[in-house]
Amino acid sequence: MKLKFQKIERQTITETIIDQIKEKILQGELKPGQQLPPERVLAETFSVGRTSVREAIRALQYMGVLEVRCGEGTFLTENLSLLSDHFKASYIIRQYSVMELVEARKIIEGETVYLATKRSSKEEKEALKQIFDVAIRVQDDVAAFLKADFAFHKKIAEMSHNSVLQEFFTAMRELTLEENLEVIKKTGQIQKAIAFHEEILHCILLCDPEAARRVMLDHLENIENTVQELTSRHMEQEGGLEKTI
Amino acid sequence: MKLKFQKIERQTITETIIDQIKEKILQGELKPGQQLPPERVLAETFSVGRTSVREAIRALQYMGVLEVRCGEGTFLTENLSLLSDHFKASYIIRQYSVMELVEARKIIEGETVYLATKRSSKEEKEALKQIFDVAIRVQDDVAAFLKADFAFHKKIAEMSHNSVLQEFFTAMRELTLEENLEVIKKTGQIQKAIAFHEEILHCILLCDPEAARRVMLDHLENIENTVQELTSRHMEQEGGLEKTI
DNA sequence: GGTGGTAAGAGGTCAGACCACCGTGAACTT
DNA sequence: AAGTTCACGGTGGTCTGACCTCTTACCACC
Repeated sequence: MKLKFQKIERQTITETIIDQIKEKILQGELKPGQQLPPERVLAETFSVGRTSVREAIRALQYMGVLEVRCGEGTFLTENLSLLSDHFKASYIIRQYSVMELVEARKIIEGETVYLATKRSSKEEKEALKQIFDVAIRVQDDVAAFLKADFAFHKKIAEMSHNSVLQEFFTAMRELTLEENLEVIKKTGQIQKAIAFHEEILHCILLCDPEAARRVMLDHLENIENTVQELTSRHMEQEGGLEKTI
Repeated sequence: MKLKFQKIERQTITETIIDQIKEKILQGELKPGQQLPPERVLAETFSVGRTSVREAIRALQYMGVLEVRCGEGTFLTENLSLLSDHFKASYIIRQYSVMELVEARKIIEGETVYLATKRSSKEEKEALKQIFDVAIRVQDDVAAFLKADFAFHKKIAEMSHNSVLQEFFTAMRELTLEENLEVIKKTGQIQKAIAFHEEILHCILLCDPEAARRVMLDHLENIENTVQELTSRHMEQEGGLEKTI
């Protein structure tokens, strides 16, 4: 007879604490933005050393759940964009190429704009227009425009009313920020971007999801091409090194 | 005149260490699976306390970069699926609904199968067929079939030759595992899944990307509908609680 | 009503100690 | 000679208590 035993799983104190804090959050006892008890108090509450508490906090911090402000205290993160941070971390080893990212963006954003057109409320559409107007106003300031550009795309992602897609969008966009800066610096790109945005906005306001998607794809293909140009130029300069983020 | 000073940003020792380890990994000095020096040695190397090193390691551990084995040592993670782990973590607070996830899967997988059909090599297609055959062989074992099902979709994601989409796929799929189990348990669902898979495989082998996408969407819509059925049934049972993962 | 100092309380860091766990190899048994 | 046992050294896990820096709030001062 073969005895089957379950593998004993040791749980470190740190893990236990992490789980307990997670639990508290899940049960709604801790709300976003709320302050946690100080480390020393927590340590005493759990009857463990401060080290263990600190390591648990550190883990949750880098998971994006907690926010630690030196001298002030530890807080539950206000607006969580957990995925994106760790997507950024993941590129440490698996270096996504720019082209892969742009391709993924086409797929995600083509769909978010489609859904956004179909699902968003009048108020949301109005808010999107506001963001577009801001972008126009700051078009001479590259940094400010980039920010407004980001806000525009992000708003569309929100308007899709699908938080999974939102997370994916944020994750990708943060990784392509540098590239975007380069792209946008190219002469005429800001004007082109504005034109595309205007058309996208137009399609959304007219409730034409298909057209919105088409224009968004054009927009991103334009970016794709520019990235490709820049990349090949870099490769010439740098002797054929593959360009990754 | 308005004096403009730059904001001084402090970096904690822990952060510095994290950056240094990241750097080492990026530069290829540390390879996946490789063992790091013991904590005490690292502490001495950096001329810092062991606490700081430990917190850095803990952070990297929960980011999925390092693997810590008690009594053995610290290692660079072998096969990294960083994104997915933290996507899972993210649901702690932002509880994605099942429907959102399925919708996102439709978008991602519709595209991966399209790209896979266009880009994959003969060998990859052959490998996919192997996986399909395995699934048929184990169709009476729910757990085994679920695994094979997962492998099938995962292989397709790989065949898209876009690692960003792969990460997204893995992240979502792991979150929907439970649901998938429920879906697959429903009578006839395994047969349906096999039929869909067969058709998808057929389209891929025939190099018809459009058809492949269409069938994949059908497949996922079938899942979507089943989930919806199960959900509404749950809601009746549980008194109208919203069903989230 | 500002200004600047100060004290309390938070997180950040350190050193040293001890415990739990794992792999190894020496010593032992067969 | 081959297999078994077990003590040891190295590794991570934890605790303590001390000291540092940072932030805030309060208060005396001008």
